[in-house]
Formats: sequence, structure tokens, C-alpha cells
Amino acid sequence: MKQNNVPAASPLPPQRSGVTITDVATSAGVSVATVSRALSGNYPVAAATRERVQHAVAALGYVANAHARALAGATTRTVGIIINDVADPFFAYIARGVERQASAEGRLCLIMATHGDKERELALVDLLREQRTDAVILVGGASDDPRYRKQMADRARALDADGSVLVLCGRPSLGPNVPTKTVGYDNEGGAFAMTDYLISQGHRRILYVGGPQNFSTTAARLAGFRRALAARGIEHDPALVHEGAFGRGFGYSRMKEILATSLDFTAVFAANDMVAAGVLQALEEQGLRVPEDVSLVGYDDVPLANELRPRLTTVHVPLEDMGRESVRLALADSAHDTGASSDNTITVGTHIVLRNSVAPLAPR
Amino acid sequence: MKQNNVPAASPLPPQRSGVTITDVATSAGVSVATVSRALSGNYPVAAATRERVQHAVAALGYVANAHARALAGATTRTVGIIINDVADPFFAYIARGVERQASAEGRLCLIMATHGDKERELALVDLLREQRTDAVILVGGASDDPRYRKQMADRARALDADGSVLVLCGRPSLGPNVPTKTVGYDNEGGAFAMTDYLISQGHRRILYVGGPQNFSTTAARLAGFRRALAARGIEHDPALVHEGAFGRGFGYSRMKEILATSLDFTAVFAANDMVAAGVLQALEEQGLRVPEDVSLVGYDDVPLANELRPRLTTVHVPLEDMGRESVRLALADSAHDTGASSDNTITVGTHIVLRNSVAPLAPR
DNA sequence: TGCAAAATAGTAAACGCTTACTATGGAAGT
DNA sequence: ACTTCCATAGTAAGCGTTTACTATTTTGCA
Repeated sequence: MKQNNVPAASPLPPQRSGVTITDVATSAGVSVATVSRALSGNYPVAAATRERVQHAVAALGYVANAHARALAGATTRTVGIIINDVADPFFAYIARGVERQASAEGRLCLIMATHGDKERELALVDLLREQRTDAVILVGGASDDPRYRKQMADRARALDADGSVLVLCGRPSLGPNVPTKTVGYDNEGGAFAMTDYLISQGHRRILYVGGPQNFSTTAARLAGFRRALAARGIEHDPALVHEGAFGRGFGYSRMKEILATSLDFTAVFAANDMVAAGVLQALEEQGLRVPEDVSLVGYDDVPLANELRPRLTTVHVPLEDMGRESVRLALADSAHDTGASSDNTITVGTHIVLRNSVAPLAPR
Repeated sequence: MKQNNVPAASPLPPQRSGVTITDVATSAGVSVATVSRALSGNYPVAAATRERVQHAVAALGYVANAHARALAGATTRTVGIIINDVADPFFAYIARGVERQASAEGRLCLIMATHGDKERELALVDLLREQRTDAVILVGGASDDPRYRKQMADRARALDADGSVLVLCGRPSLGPNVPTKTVGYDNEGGAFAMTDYLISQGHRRILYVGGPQNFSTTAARLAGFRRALAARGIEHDPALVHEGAFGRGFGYSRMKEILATSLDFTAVFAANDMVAAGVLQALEEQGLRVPEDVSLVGYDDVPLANELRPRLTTVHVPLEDMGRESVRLALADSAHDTGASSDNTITVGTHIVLRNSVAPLAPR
């Protein structure tokens, strides 16, 4: 079907044929400069000329070569975003915000996934650096490995030197002298509020399940959890915290294991909603009712939370907004650096949303 | 914090400083050609020289400019993917497959969202054309508007002429003479199988809810639905099919409306799992039990299906595989065009997965 | 009626890399 | 010891745009 009647020539090399601006210029009978100007519209071109150019463009199906443009011009009109996994709702919603805002600001969006591998993350930042994106947005918690931090800091500096910017979305600063922008949310505060709510419902022995170890997000949530306990004068039992991972699978399997022991608890604080879904299944399979027998809460408030039965009480995090703010902040014209530093940090709020997975502790 | 002690110079122009290959060459005391070769490794370079180059690269934090490389070389090592919405699991899982396979084949992934706007979709294809991506993957069902089809066909040809390729993932062909590749799944067959299953359970009056009108996916699913009915000699009642949209919101609101009428049905076939979730909520609010009072099935088998209660019986579609296959197919070396056309179409299978949302119809 | 100032259009120099060609030096062959 | 070859390295010509400059018309006004 792709055959025309030309006698099959020798196997063509992968010819990147492509209509160029020169073709358009020739076809319209003007110079390439004029074509460029007629298209970008940043320089006066006579109406008649512009029209001829547009006709030629349409006739030839010309579209500019973004790479040539990026090379000659100053900006690539592209932002890069690095997330763990495209299909994980936590990241997907942030990515949606990024994509929407980028698109609203006329930018394309280069997306890459680390699959939780921090070495890969470093490599991806370099890949994005090669692309000369206007910004690179790093999403989600980070490892607290010092070597890794140093390497990332180096990249932040390189990006800055290139006129780009590294924005940390939902992840802690790389240090006071590292040129980055940050949009964060109150992880510790959300965990505090949720824990306090559980306590107010009479719970004292609260199991904390999930979140990778040595990970900023886990650390912050756990800190809020512990602070709330301390604030109410409740002794902290290390046997009740079970770090591990953020997935549904981890929630399920770890809860199964715990259920096989005789650990005593009346509520479970899952490190995020996915973990909560796994925990819920384990509880369900054990014949334990939520919230009658055990209360359960999550974190993030992804749509899934509202589909679970019982509907999950959780901490709402404005994921999409975070994505939007990240690109807004990244693209904010920090050119007029009026000494008074334009704010390089945005913090969005979290709040708990009460649904049906928590019940007051009945006196036993 | 980004302040250093240098007396604030006059407002620097947005200088895209950047270490270039020339800097590396100078620093290593070799020519740029040698640096290029040492890095790409496609031409012999003395070990000692290569080492000096690598030192210089590391010392300067050099990364190649992908745009210059794309301009000079032949490929951009980038694939583009156009989806409806980054956060919709149907698309997110396909996107995950695309991202993973692209990354496995050393490609970057440019992702864009249409928000269901077909004009925007056309514009996005052009944007990707500007980027000279090695392939552009169009995901999900398509409008059957002829004008739109023609425009898309033009773009497919342009892409083909540029040495790129348009791949249709889960969407019908643009016509016999349009150069595209396709990875599809058996929409009609899945719907047929599911409907037949419902019938085998005794259901005769099955409500079909969801799916945009004049949309390829809707048409195919509905076709399978009707064919199954016909095969069993069941009269088709037009009052039972309610097209509209693919979202949870549509499923919920339309089901509410239907429940307010006296329409008679014993099972609901939701156009996809999201719609099913909405339908389920409406049913639940009405005090109807699933599957005791009404059976419910969905389509796609996104993870949500397994979180609903009852767990949703649905049609499994290997979304991630489809994404993977799309890039595999797109990047397959169709250079050795041995007359015998290498296959430009892949079709993945679907199958129904039985869970708990369907019950045999009890004789009333 | 002239002449300066707009308004337009053209020329050509980057932008940072890849790669065909060309050059150089020593190893190998006789 | 003198060619003939390799193995390396360098030169320079693009790749398709943008944009400072420069050149040519027009237009506006005295």
C-alpha cells in the first residue's frame, strides 16, 4: 500500500526527508528569514507576504523542526518530570497537574519513570539535562543517602548554570546552598492530625504500616505520628511500626504476617492509601471488620480511597495542584531578581477527610 | 540563598551558558571530532585519549546537547504518546507500557494529553511532528467524524514521509492507504463474551451504560453486546442502551436517572470499569444489592475493579502490553522491507475475569 | 520636491553536534 | 630500508532555525 509506481529503487537509506523552511521560502518566493518571521510573528511582515508564506506552509505540510529551533533560539519550551511510576495514582495525579500547567504555558512535557531506583533517577536527570528542558521536576520522596544527595546537588547546580532549574515536588531541600525550587506539603502535620484524630477516638495502640525505610516521606509521616502520640502522653511501642514499602502488595503481605502474631492493636495507620487497600484486604480475609473490629486510615486521598468499602478516612494531599504549582514556580520569571528573593518555595496544605473506616474504640 | 558574594552584575540576559563539546575538546586537548567519537564509541579512539576526554567530561559536568545531536544525527531517540488523560488508569497503564518499552529501547518519552478534544489531538500530533519523534503513538478510541479522519490521515502520511510512524493503539485503522501501524484488542469479542456470560446466568434485560457516542470503542463494545443478544435470540430493546461518556461521574448520574424511571433490567453492562464504579455507587445509594438484586460488569480490568465491593467481574485488557507492543512495533526495523510486508498490526487478546458482581438470575 | 524615518525584506553568522574526508605516524611486510 | 597499511586524529561541511545587521522601499512632512 505504501508502494507508488516508481520502480523499486535500491533500499533507501533512512532518509529524513522532511520539508524545511527553505522549501517554504522557495515555494513562497521569499527568504527563509521572512518565513521564520512570518511564522513566529515577532517581527513585522507585510500582510500579503505573510499570507503567501502561510499558503506555502499549508501546501507543503510544513512544521518547524523543534531541534533546530531549540539550537538557534534560547528555549526548548519543554519541561521534564521524573516520577516513580506512571500508573501509580499518587504520581499520576501530580503528573496530570504538571502536564496541564505545562500545556497551559505552552510547554511540552517529557516524562520519565525511575521505578524507585535512585541511580536511575540521577541518570534521568542527566538525560533531561541533555534535552535542555526549561525545568526538571523531581517528584516524590527521596532517599536520605548522603552520596546520592551530593550527586543530586551537583546536578541542581549544573541545571542552574544552564539556565534551567530543578524543582523538588514533595521532597526535602538538598541543602541551603543548592539552587532549587520546592513545592512541598505538610507531611508531618497531616500525620500528626490523623494520629491525633485516631487518639481522640479512643485508640491507643495504633499500628503504623508501610513506607520505605530511609525515605523522606516515611520519615516525615512517622515523625508526625510519633509527635501526636507524645503530645497525648502515649508510650511509643516500636513493635507497632512496620516500615517497608508504599505498595498495595506490601500492605497486604505485612498485615498478613502481623495478623499471624499476637500483636495487640485497635487501629492501623497505613503509610498511604495503596498500603491501606492491601491492609484492608488482609483484615477482610481474616474476618476482621473495619471499622467495627479495627479502624483503618490512609494517606494521600487518591480516588481509590473513596471506592474502598468502608470508604477510607485519609489525609488529603492536593496532588494535582502540586504538579501545577511546580511548573508555575519553575517557569516564574525570576529574572527580575530584586534582591528581595522571589519565593522559591511553595507549601500546600493537607487536611484529613473523614469517611467510614474509623470507629470510636468501644470499651472492651 | 541563591545569593553568592559577587557584586550583583547588571541583569544577565537569560544566558544559556552550558558547557559545550568545544569546551571539552579544549580541556582534553583534542578536537571536537575526537570528543564526539570518544563519547559515542562508534569509531576507534586510543584508550589514553578516551580517558582524557572522559576526565574532561566529568570535570566539566558536560552532557551533550540533545537538540544539536538530533539536528546533526538522524534520530531523536524519542517517542511521543498522546492520551486522553494522564490520571485515567486506562491510559496510565498503557502509558506505563510505552514508557517502559521506550526506556528499554533507549528512547525518551514525550507525553501529551488531549482531554478528549479531537481538535487538540490533531494539534498535538503536529507538535510531536515538530519534535521529530521516532514515532507517535495515538492511544484510545477515536471519533468517527470523517473530516477528522481525513486530517489525521494527512498527518500519518506526513509522519511517514518524515521517516517517522503513526501508531494507533486501541483505535481503528484510518483506511487502507494510510501508512500507520496498529496495535488493537478485541473490543467486540470481549463485549460479546461478557454479554454471553450474563445471558448464560439467566439475564435477559441487560442495561448498557456509558461510552461516548460516535466513538470507535463504544461502537465496538456495543456491537459485541448486540451480537451476543442476537445470537441467543434475545430481542434488542433500544431503551436499554445509554451511551454518554466513559467517566465514573457519568455512570453515577445516568444510573441515578435510570433508577428514577421504571425501566426493567436485571443486569448492567458498564462500558468500562470507571462507569461501573459510578453505577455501583448509584445502585448502592438506592439500596440495591450487587449482585443479589442486580448484576454488574465492567470493561478493562483496571486495578480498581478488584477493589470494588463486590469485586467487579469485567473484561481484561492487557493495557501495559499494548503500550509495550506499540513502541516495539513502531521501532521495529521495517527497513528490510522484503516485499512480504512485515506485519504492521498486532492484536492482543481479551478475556473475561469472573469475580463477585454477577449472580445467576433467580426466577422471580 | 526632498529627505529622514519607518516599514519590510534579505544576508549571513551563529547554535552544538556528527561524519565524510583528509592527514599523520608508526607497524608490518619483503 | 622502503613501501603499504592501519590506527588515530583533525578539518570542515552540513543539519534547520533564529536574529543581528544591512539594504531597499515606502511614507510622512516640511
